[in-house]
Amino acid sequence: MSTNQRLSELFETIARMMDLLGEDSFRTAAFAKAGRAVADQSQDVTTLADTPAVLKAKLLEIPGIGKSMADRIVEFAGTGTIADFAALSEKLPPGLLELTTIPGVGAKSVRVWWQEGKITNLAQLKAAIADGSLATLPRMGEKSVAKIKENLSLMGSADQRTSLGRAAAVADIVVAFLLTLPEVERAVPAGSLRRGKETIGDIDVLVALKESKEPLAARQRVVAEAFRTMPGVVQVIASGENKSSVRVGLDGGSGRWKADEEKTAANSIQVDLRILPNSSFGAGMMYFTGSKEHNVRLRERALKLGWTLNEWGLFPNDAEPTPPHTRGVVPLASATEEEIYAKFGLPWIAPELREDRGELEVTAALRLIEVADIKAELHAHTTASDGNMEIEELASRAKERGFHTIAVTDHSKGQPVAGGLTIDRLLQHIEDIAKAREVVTGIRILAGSEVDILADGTLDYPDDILRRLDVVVASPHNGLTQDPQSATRRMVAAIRHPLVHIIGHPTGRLVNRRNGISPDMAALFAAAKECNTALEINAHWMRLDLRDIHVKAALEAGCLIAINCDVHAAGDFENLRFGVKTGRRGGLTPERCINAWDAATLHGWLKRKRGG
DNA sequence: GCCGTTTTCGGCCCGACTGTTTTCAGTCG
Repeated sequence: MSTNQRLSELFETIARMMDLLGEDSFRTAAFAKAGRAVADQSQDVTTLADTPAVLKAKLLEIPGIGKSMADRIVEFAGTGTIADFAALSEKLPPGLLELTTIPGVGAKSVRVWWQEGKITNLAQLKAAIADGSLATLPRMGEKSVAKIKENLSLMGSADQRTSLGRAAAVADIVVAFLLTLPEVERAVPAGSLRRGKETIGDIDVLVALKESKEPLAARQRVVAEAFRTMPGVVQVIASGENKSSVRVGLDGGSGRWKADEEKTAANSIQVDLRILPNSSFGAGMMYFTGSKEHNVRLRERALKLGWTLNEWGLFPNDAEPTPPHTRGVVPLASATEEEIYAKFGLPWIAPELREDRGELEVTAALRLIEVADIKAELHAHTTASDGNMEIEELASRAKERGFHTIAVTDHSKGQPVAGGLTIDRLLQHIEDIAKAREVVTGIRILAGSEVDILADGTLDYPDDILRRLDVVVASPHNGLTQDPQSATRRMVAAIRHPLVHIIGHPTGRLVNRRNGISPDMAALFAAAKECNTALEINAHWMRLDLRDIHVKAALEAGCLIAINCDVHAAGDFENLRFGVKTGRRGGLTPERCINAWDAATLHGWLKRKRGG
């Protein structure tokens, strides 16, 4: 786990502990916010400067970090912990914190159990459920206890975030089901899925109803009922008129990493459905897309302008206590996201950017990369190593997608388990690729390799072999637990290698499973900029490596980005959407993505990169 | 505790749903 992740979790834990002690909620929120701010940084925040004073000054530049939080980070940099944590631990019985991880149970409930019921851990809670004493505590009753009992089994799985690809597969099924209902006009995924986050807490789906003479409430009920009883639902969490929540079962189905994935992932995921009239669709999409922080920022801005923003629309703020839409107030804007942002003087903001990372400060929208911009796949495997397509099929599939270029990049010899090619086999493979060019025309088939970057930064083939290839993708596969300093030296050496075009999955991390290496990313970006080496966003949803915050920092450093599907099977091309979303989250435009270049530009770059 | 296009003090988003209550608190997103 990276330093930033550890520090971020520490801040969030402190916030939860303060909540349990009933401390001021705004103060508590500041700790949680500091945790998110740290997690959003692409650089290790403890090593931004050599001296504490300079470090503190650098930290103060991060939004959400003030003097007090900066001091705590400096403390963490020196001692590896924050004194507040130990002090709070003294005040709280061990086991209490765990109780807040029960779904539907928050700090206030746990505090009451502790203060009024002397319940301080899971065993005592279970005993209090069994002997009926829990139901006698304030604001507890039969239904609450039954719900807690049911949700105890979800502990650990309910807060486990699901990878983007698995959640997207479920969302696709739910959306397809909803679209079969005659009442439904539109059904779209929102939430973190629409924003393209690498992991998804729950799936949010928004439905707009068709125009009809039937009463709105009646049609909402029909759709909600169908949703709550659709195939795959294992638990109904909430069932209101406007909003329903269920949990649906998750299948395995995660391709190359299936066996390992199933050990850790939740076996069900929450799906929230929000049903709205068409006239509120834009406001509903904004509310349900989030992020929460983006929404809060926008709602604060609305207040300053004399308005109030909710999921029904943007309204004049008349300071009445009841929501404006319930009183028939006419919204200033509500039907589309564009018109609501326009009221704020903002361009439409891409969902991927709505993370409160400064996106509301822009004046003109960037033209972000789109799936349709991608015209080349530069990282693909065949049956020669661990892919399942022959060269010809791979090339045909790429051509079908309208690509002008496909690079065949099988593994190098250091990956014997993945069928890595010995030098003799590689030379034969280059000839096979040449033959395939005569069979499949209308697309440029490049001979390449995904060559291992060895732990010391050297490559798995000698230069005279690499020179025979049209394209070289260099990737780390082994030694992924090495220390940051060694990892930095290793990756910078590969980036500086004159025959390397692209660095594949630069950290080797796997979402929810493996952290990979933690090199000094700024050093990598500086070297990549200097040497004109492209850095890959590996589009497989288990990788998404570079990750979003790295893409942003790489672009700021002036780097080129590649988005590759790392194709092993025909279906892997479909992962492109995840890689593109990750690029968009980092602010990637087509000009900076080598896969979006036309053929002449790309092939010219491949040659010039080597001084040819 | 953070922050400033009215503020260096005094704010800090908004609504749906549930369950325990008869008007609201807790949780969630």
